[in-house]
Amino acid sequence: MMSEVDLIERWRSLLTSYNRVSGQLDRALQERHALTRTEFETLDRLVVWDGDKRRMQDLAGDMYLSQSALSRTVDRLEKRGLVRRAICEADRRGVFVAATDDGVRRHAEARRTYLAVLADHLPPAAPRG
Amino acid sequence: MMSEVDLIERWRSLLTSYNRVSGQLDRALQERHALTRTEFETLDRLVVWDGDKRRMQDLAGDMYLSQSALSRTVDRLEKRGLVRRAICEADRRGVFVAATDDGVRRHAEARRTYLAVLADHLPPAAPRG
DNA sequence: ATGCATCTTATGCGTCAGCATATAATTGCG
DNA sequence: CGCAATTATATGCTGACGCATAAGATGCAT
Repeated sequence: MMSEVDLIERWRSLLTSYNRVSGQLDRALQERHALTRTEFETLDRLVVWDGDKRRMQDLAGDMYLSQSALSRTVDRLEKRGLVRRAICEADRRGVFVAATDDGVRRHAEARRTYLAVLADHLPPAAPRG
Repeated sequence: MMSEVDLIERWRSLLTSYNRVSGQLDRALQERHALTRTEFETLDRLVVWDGDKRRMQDLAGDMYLSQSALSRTVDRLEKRGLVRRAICEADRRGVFVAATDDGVRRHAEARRTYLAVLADHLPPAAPRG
């Protein structure tokens, strides 16, 4: 059993790590690549993904983002030409999303920043999610 | 030295923990007490604080919140009568903030929820911030 | 005492998030 | 077949955030 103080200390510690790392990531990605963290993470999943396109639904699946927020994130990426939407012909309710060549390039650049920030600011021990 | 995969795994793990716990906290505090997490945390610092009042500045010091966001959080708490602002006579630029009796009560109730959520959802191992 | 840099809090503005709902397509059941 | 329920995405709305800046108070230098 865990004492209240213990609980709070652990939570504070988690908060501290999260805020430090996420803050640094947000700033670095924004300043150097004009991307929000959400935009980068979306791009990342698209680029890392085997096939070249994924349905919104599948994307949303492993992101911590509401469906509506993902939809708007893809809007923003599409407007800047980093991503392309295409109707899924098999099920016309669905929408495929794929990174464009430009998107792939931007992702590769930003990924270096992302990893560098993690290397600099992520504490060595992490919780077992 | 840490491999890229390692870094990303650790970060994902931190993200997972943070999102799970903060999401549960947000929902529980909102549904059961009509408080945002930020509002609770602000109230918490005011109540736990030795004296009965603190300057905005000191409050902001140990919160992960911009100065403007804190100012507006105090606005909201004040509007609901959970907190009181008072000009600091010694330095009239400063503003004291103190929890009202009502604020103290609301905090005590919400704190039980807060701790219960932590006990249920905080993973046992936490990073060394 | 006056003016200027500094400090503290508040506020205008733009962005992104989530919830609820609208819209469009599909499925299933009579 | 036709209609209701379901699924996938988009959108209206509201809330909270951060940045830049305004407004008010202080203090130091001359």
